[in-house]
Amino acid sequence: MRHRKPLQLESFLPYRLSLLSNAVSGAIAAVYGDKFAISMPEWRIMMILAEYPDVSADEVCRRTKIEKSVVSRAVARLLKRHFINREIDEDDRRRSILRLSETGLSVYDEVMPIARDYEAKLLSGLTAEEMKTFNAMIDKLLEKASCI
Amino acid sequence: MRHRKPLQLESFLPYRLSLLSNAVSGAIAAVYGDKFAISMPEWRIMMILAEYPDVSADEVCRRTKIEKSVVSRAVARLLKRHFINREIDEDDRRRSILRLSETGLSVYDEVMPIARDYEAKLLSGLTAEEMKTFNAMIDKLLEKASCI
DNA sequence: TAATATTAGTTGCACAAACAACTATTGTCA
DNA sequence: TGACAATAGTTGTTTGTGCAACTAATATTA
Repeated sequence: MRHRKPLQLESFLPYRLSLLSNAVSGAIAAVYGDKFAISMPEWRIMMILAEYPDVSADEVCRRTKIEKSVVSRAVARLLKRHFINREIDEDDRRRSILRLSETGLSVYDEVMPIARDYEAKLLSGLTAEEMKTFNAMIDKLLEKASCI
Repeated sequence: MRHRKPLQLESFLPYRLSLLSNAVSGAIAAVYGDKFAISMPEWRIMMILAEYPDVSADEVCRRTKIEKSVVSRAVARLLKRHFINREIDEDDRRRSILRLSETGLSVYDEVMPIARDYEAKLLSGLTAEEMKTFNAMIDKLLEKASCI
């Protein structure tokens, strides 16, 4: 076998980020999944709508980077369960206007504190300085990744 | 609508990690995907085998954290394309012994520099100090995430 | 040693996601 | 205005993933 310089998979950034992202998202997904049978895309959409009410499905796609057919089906399911409301934008009848329903808000209000709490626990080992650096790096990397 | 403190989704760590991980892994997946029609699990397996030849499928599972049925099917596909070889471990006939074939090595040797290069470009904006901090934080978070 | 439990790996199945094709509406421009 | 392009959203199809059930081999223990 030829000589080769190993990459050290365990230290390969994409791999490490993937592990971390799965671990973190998975832990939170377990919460809303078990409690309310909500999928990850559904939850992401609810978070967007909690923060930006009355946006269109397309806007949701842009913000979450979730594929539009996935958003479409997730929205359909959230509508059926009355977690969100939808109306047509009369200024552009292709567009929808989405927002959390009262039910959706109450679900959000029950799940969100747990998510926050988890995030807080996760970050509890880091100093404020470290946190700042870490966030700055993620921003830098996101910036880089989007333009390479 | 009730008053609520927005989470600032864009600053929510799980969300940010997911965006970053997808962007980074996606960029590299585009390379081996386009060039050789290799899936992400397949590529991860090839990386493991490049670094640790002659391990079992089970060992691959442990190292990559990829589900064993996914590994099984990925291995089957890599075998069919003659990117890897498999023999039976005579000391434990349940176990397989996997390694990259010459073909697999040549594919690896073609893709790997591009992956490295991408990683290098991605990290080019960061100082050595920042890199060190960033890596340390990922380790801390991985540690935390696994035990919360 | 015989019965039982574990482990490595495969396969079936149900569900989620990506991609493309489609409808309906709006925008552009000759 | 009328033809064509672009956009918002839906739906069909294909592919990937995860769980559980399964087979074959080994380990354990009475």
